[in-house]
Amino acid sequence: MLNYSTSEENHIKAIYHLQKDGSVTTNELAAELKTRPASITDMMKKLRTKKLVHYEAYKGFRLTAEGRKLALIIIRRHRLWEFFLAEKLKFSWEEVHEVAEDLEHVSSKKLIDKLDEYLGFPRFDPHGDPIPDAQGRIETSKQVCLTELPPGKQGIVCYVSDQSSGMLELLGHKKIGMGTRVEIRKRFSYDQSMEIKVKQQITTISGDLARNIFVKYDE
Amino acid sequence: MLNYSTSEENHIKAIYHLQKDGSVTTNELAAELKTRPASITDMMKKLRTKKLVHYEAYKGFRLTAEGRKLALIIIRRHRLWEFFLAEKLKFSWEEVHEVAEDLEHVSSKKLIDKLDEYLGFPRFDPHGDPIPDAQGRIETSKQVCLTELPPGKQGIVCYVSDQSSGMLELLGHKKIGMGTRVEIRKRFSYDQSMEIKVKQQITTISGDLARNIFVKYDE
DNA sequence: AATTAAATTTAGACAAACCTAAAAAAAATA
DNA sequence: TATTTTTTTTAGGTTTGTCTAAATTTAATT
Ligand SMILES: [Mn+2]
Ligand SMILES: [Mn+2]
Ligand SMILES: [Mn+2]
Ligand SMILES: [Mn+2]
Repeated sequence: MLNYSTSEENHIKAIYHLQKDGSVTTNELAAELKTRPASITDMMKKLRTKKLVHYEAYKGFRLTAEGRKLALIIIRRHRLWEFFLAEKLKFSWEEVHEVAEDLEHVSSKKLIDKLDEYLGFPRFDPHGDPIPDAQGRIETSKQVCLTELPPGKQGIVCYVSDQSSGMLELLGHKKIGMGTRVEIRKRFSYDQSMEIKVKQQITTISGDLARNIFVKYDE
Repeated sequence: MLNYSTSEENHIKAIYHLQKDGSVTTNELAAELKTRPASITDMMKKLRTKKLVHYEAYKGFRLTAEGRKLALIIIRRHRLWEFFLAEKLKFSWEEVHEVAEDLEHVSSKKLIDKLDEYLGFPRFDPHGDPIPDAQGRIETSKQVCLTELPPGKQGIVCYVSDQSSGMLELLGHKKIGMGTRVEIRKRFSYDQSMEIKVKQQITTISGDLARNIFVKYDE
């Protein structure tokens, strides 16, 4: 019912990641997958007959609704395994991707749904990317530490790792809480402190504080 | 350094399981892997050039030392995943094998060693089969049917061949499970029933039950 | 608009892993 | 031992997924 080869899955996933809007080109996809353009053309013809991509010669390609569904299944597997590797097996966040590249192709739905449950239905992988749920729904935002919020982007505070009373006092004073919108105005590399805009006002926060605040933002 | 295809790995593992002693035949292996004899011949030629099997035309094949080492690595992966699926994800005994058939081919050594550690270095998989350690050492301790456990010897339950719900109910009632210590006190040849000591208590079990329980013991 | 450059597709090939059918070798039986 | 049966190998094919080199289409530049 849902049996695609590793290569087909890798192609589908790569198209998903490349197609922000508009369509993906042969060269782009070949570069992404480290294959040759001719191989991409061959694969696109196959995926077209399987109704996973829209494709006309010389006109690039995009996923069909079904192709997108498949992409989200693969991304769900990938990110759940990454979470498992980081959280349970204590891999560092740089190491998880490579191993998840293989694990993502083990296709048992039951395995993935049970893994999801075992992990407590995590919403973001170790890189802050959202994990699609069992129905293929995915959040549009990415979760990162405030220190990595691109300056100028609106972030929404969604997690604070240190919840000591000292931290809470400081957060209260800065008027920062769950759901608060923040935006980085200026960062100082000397001590990682930064000026941020909170509720129409500019405040300065230390690197120590920033490192404990996590925000969601749309890319 | 250690990069074999899924098909090569499946062949090596199957030979390991079939070669109790003496060598494995083409038809045996074809039956085991559900392929055709001609395909086996092709693969044996390839594995011979890779120095994983000893093979001469018409004379069957056995693993080389290196082939055996590889087999144990694959079996280690397989059984650790089975343990993970049963223990952590709450898969039932019958379900784990199929999924582990795929997971066993993900070849990161670090993944497997960290998984092993995370699981607490389990020594047996959910079917009672021993799990090779990171050095490829595998438990040699004999596994016999309870009917063959020498009276007076301590046995440890490690495998139950019938996993029907009726059997599970009976085992639960007798307080017998994986790892339970048992000792035969008296055997009745008339109906093969026996009195055994379980958790400081004497119980009687039927021959039908005893024949489905396997134990390991030190000689 | 004509020419050049870049992107894409086609043509033809190859390795991996399987297959069927026929030939050859080994084993069993008369 | 001669004959028959079984097992194994060889010969030749197919599918999947990749490649290179050449042809074609599209895009960019004079
Ligand atoms: Mn992949
Ligand atoms: Mn990730
Ligand atoms: Mn397998
Ligand atoms: Mn097992």
